[in-house]
Amino acid sequence: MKPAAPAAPEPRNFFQDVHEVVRLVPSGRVTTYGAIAHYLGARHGARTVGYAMMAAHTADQYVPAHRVLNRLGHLTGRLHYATPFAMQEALEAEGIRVEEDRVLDFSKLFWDPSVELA
DNA sequence: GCATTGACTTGGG
DNA sequence: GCCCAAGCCAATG
Repeated sequence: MKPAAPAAPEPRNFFQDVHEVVRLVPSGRVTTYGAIAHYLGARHGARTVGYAMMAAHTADQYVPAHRVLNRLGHLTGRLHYATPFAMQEALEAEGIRVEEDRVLDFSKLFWDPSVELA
C-alpha cells in the first residue's frame, strides 16, 4: 500500500524537530538558527533551520518563533509576522528588552539547546 | 534537472 | 560596528 499520503503538505521530520526545539526554549530566553542547526547536527545548515521556521507558521502547534533570532540577536523574522511589531512585543512581554530590532543582553538571554538539553 | 530565492553563518575590508 | 562576498541546504519555478 502507499507509504504515506502525498496529499499531506507536511514536510519532513526535520521541520518537526526544529519546531520541537523552539518550543523547548523557556520564556524570557532566546536562541539562534545556528544553535538549533548545531543541535540537530549542523549538517543541514542554518538556512534550512530558518526555512523550517517559515513552515512554523503552518505548524500544527504554536511555535515561539519570536524567541529565535540570528547570531547577532536581530529580529530577522519580524517581517514574516502578521505585523512587524508582533515579534518585538512578544519578546518584551516575556521580559526581553528589544531596541532597534535587536535584543539587548543577547549573550545573557542566549539559550543553547546543545548545552541546556545536553 | 538547472537556476533562483530564502526567517543564516562566517570571514575579510 | 557595518557592508560585501562566498558557502551551505532545501523548496520552488
